[in-house]
Amino acid sequence: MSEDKYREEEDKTQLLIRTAHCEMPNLAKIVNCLITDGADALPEKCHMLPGIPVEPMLANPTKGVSEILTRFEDLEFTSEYKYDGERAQVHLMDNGTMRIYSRNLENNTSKYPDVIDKIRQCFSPEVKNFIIDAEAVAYDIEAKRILPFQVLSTRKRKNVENGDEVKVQVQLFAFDLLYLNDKPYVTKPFHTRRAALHKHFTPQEGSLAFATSMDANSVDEIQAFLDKSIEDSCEGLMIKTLYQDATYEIANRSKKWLKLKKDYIEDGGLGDSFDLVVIGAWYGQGKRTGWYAAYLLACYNEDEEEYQAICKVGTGMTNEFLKDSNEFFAKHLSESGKKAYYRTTESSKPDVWFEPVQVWEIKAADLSISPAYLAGVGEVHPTKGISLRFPRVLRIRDDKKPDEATSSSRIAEMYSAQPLVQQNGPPRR
DNA sequence: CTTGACTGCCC
DNA sequence: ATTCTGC
DNA sequence: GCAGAATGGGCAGTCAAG
Repeated sequence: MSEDKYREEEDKTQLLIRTAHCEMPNLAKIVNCLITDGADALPEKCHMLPGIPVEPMLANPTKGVSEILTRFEDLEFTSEYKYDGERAQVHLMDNGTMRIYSRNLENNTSKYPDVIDKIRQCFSPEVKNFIIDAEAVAYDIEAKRILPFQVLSTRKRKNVENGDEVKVQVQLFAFDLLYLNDKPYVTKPFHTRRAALHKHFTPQEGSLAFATSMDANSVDEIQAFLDKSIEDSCEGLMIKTLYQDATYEIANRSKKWLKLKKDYIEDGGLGDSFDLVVIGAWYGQGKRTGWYAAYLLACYNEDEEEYQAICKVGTGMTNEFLKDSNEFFAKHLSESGKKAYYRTTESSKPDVWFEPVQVWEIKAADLSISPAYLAGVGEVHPTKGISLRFPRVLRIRDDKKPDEATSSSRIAEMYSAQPLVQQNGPPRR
């Protein structure tokens, strides 16, 4: 066999195995098939089947609408709302059993008996089996409004009884169809899968909706749709090719979709950014062993003249930044440990405390009510403070003194300005 | 029985 | 989740 | 461009201590 021919065969075998593993993530079965029947038998013996979870398609972040146009060039694509919930892969098996799997292929069926009951009303009897891809989102049925991720996460996770009163209602936002009536759809282009999804399923208020989408491809239209998605309490957009390079074949490329969130956009400083004081650090793991690897950050409360911890940060730093910061803060250790004017809880106590000497600009996706941090305590909640979701370092702000850091009142204001807080009010209790 | 630390899984 | 880095 | 390895907040669930 020639060198080229050998490589080709090797690539083919690898793709067969990868595909089988995505569609039937069961190594024992795959190895067994390889031993007894060979790789060529994999498509027949280890293929997608309702009841068995499938590796979900993921998305790459993009920094703006222009990057989307560059990446997809002349391909036609669609934009969809990116809902802030939990990935839900919904299966119907031949025997009528339904299952729901998470993004990491965990069986979440016992978490969602109510959702499964409701979804049964959303397809007709000629639908014998399927796998659909959806986002499970906390939902206020009376107000017909999406609720925050933080609400969804308070749902019970195990042994939710069907008769139980479920405190957090969930609506599914379906966006893809991977299998229907004994036929895999993953090799079909997205426009076909989406059309079949819309044809065979019927949305019902409070149970099932289709992800809001828009097919136009101009910069202005996408930008407007992104703005609208934020107003409508979503995280941003998912961008997906419709015709070419539009299959759901994870083995080829697991991140074929793009995602666009407001906080990714560098240009113009869109998205929330904060100027925060570094007041402590933790030692790291693995390649960061022996280094200050995560830093405790605080905002400034002007009334109390104190620094209130708001979050940790350990990403967004280059190796050079990490090294420089280690050298710098080693010179600014607090001899007395925690300062009297540092407001923190026991649960967010760093390995070392620093003097308040440097301000970092931090980017985040959202602000949340926190059990662990005390930023703005008393301003939106009597005993809890505010923290940041997905914090990362942007840069050092040497032009700002520590007491010029973002104020706690500004933090509280930004918390309250979030669309979901505006619509639903501050959390109770 | 209650509390708090820890784990595993969501993002 | 986000980000950086080595391949 | 991708995979791997660092790192984030926060929840229910678990289990041992009090």
